[in-house]
Amino acid sequence: MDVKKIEKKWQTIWEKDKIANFNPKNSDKKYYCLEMFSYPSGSKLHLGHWYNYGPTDSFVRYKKMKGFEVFQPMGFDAFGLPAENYAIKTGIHPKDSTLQNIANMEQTLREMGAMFDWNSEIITCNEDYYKWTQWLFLKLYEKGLAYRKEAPVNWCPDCKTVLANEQVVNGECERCGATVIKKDLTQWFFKITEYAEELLQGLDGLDWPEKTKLMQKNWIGKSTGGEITFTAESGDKFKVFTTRADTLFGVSYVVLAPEHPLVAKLTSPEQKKAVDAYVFETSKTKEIDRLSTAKEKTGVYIGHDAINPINGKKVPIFAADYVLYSYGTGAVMGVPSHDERDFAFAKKYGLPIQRVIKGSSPDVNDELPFVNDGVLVNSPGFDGLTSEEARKLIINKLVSLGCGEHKTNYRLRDWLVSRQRYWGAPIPMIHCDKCGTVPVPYSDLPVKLPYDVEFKPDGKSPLAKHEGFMNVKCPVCGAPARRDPDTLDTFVCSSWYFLRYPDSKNSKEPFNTEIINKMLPVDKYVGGAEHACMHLLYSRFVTKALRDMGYLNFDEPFKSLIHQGTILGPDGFKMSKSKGNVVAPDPYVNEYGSDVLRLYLMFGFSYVEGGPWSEDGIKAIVKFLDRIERLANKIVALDKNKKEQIGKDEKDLLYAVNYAIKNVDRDMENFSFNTAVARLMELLNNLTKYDGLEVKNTSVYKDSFSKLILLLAPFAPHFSEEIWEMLGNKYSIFNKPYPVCDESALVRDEVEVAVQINSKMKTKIVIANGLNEEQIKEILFADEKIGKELEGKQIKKLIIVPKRLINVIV
RNA sequence: GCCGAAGUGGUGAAAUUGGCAGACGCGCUGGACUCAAAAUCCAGUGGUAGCGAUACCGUGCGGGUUCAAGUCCCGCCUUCGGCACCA
Repeated sequence: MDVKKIEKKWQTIWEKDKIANFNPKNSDKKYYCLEMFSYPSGSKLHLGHWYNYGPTDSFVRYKKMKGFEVFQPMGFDAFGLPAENYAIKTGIHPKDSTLQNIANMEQTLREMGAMFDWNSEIITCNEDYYKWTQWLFLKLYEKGLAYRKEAPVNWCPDCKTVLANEQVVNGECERCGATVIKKDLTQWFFKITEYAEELLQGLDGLDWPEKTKLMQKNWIGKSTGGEITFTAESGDKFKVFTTRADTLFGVSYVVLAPEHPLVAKLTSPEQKKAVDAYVFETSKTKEIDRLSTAKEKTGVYIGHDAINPINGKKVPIFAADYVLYSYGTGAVMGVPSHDERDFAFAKKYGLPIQRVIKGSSPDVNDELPFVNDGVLVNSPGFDGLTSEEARKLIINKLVSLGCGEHKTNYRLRDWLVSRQRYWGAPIPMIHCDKCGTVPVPYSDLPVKLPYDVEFKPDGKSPLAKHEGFMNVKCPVCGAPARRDPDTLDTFVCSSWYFLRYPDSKNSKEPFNTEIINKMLPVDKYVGGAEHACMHLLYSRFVTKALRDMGYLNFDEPFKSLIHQGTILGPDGFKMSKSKGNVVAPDPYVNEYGSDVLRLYLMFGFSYVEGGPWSEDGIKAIVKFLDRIERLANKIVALDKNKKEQIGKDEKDLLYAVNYAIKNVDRDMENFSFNTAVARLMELLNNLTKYDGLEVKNTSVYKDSFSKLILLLAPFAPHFSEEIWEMLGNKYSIFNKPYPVCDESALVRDEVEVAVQINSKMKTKIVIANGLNEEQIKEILFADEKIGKELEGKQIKKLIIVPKRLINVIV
């Protein structure tokens, strides 16, 4: 078979026939299958794209044959840092390189032979898309879900530029090697925390991998406790969050994050030098390192004390980097007796350690630091209470004193969406001296990203230097004003793209509510596990926010989710240009065709695991398809029916056919493609066996073979379409219904079961279905081997697992 | 460090969720066809011992629960994903 020719042939026919296009008339049978769209980082598809899109397309074709009206769109997440870096290096404009890459990738995606509905294509860097990304920003702003506050960024003092975490290598700027520091900038945030509780609760109802739900749950990080107000000697008040209010009497110090404004305010003149130095050191430290429990905790006394509201005791205030200003209140209380970290800190700085909890029973080892719940001691008014009771009562007491409240805290932070970069959607806001921060009127959208900018980093972001872009009239008062020079995080673009696909040409609104309420949620979302916490959480947030504004009526964007694994380099490491272990799909496509590569990816790996690339076995796929083709040729040339009846051979064949149908069907639903292909190979083996018979029931044989081709069609679409035609059938195999399992063909009168004696495998016997215990016993004693073993022994227990195993305990 | 996974023959991987470990392939060995090779077909293939029936061992390591553990529990080791400005 001339693979190249038939691929071309069927791709042309499919395209002409618009087989991949969604027909809105059938939207009651819709199946929206979405693969995470790609970043156009290079001009060619890499194996990862193939692995994501190939098998999923097979799944989609399977769904189509199952009678669904399938919607499988494709697009490009086209804004982002790499294109801008590339521009700085080469001088090629991000727009030019990105659009070129997209054109090339579209071409190779088409050659893959997947059923993408190109009518609905989205490119996020095009005006007709980012106009609506900006619309989304304005809507969130209107709803009070977008706001500005100061936040630290990575700052290279030499390049005078903001760096992405990726651009900071070992605390140094990747370009010039200068030590990177943290610097505060006013930034835009989305208030995702307002939805923390719903984002947490909503996880329960989702058909997602458990591990992904767990990761999101931990990311949201709900903890219940209280906020307690401490008063500094100066009179300044600050709050600490704690889940262990029961240990409040054991506080021997409090800690403020070094960035906390009170640190600068309260530090005594004697301590100023030490504190300033500490704060500066902290600005160079990465957050991950600050939070590391292995790193020795450091801190510095600021020369000022605070009052514990429960007992009026004076405790020293420290600045320490293990407290993050962005989490909780940016301040914690230190209870060395009942927290490991505080214990180590107190030892180091010679702070008092007083027990306030003891083990609830004498046999509990409650050596300090004792971090479990217990019974209160040394806590006047609360002694003898359990930790659980005390947490409630102590906070109640503080509430009555006006210096505490019950509080639920989330680790989840608000989403920082502004970027000091060029290649992104401009933030549609205007800063006016008189009117303050003013949104761009909807009628003025899109705020167009200018083409003619200077990329070279020189202390100002490219848009801030572009006077034509920056200068604008205030929409409120008409006075000269300045545009916001920042662009949106590309995660904003990808947080709503699935809403645009079903109505991608709409020029009046981002999407039509009626349409997307019909088309969503996405029935199956397929993409990498690396998005577990961020992209998937942001999309859920945006969906819920738009729901609350009345733009849609569903709560969750992705009903069901699958993560494909990663194909690693042959050396077992992640493919990367620098490691030189990148495997390109093109040579395989050229040599064997796209069906073979797709089928190999589906057969050779466990879909959710992935693994190191190896081409051993790709020839096996070629062989598999060749065997089918040879058999097809034989079948086409078959004589008339020589045999009418259904004998044992036919029964066996029909069993094999229906066994395959049943299992392939189930495996497809579970994205268990490798086992599905294995079942197809088994069926082929059975057909080959039948083919070897002298006398064949031709109609049973032909029919069985047709079923194999129907089952194979989603896996090898071009090949199967061609064989289907060879067999004299009408185009297209994908408009044929998927084979249905005939359960009656699977009923067998006898089953083989394993026999164990005292849990040791002894033998296998074939017995009739549905025997009772006595009948089985009889058979066991009658069996030559087992009977001998059981002779003279007493059966204590007989364990029967139907159709599987018999275990005799003697 | 924290959060989340994974570890099974020479090799890619299966195992109906506690019930015959290794389905289906690759590779290898032997055979058929051939002057020969390729291709194709047939048979075998976890390890050790044995001519053999068979016996013992075997799912990263060490314990445990159970009639029964790759699967559940406890403790380790190794590798991978994420950690909020890569997407």
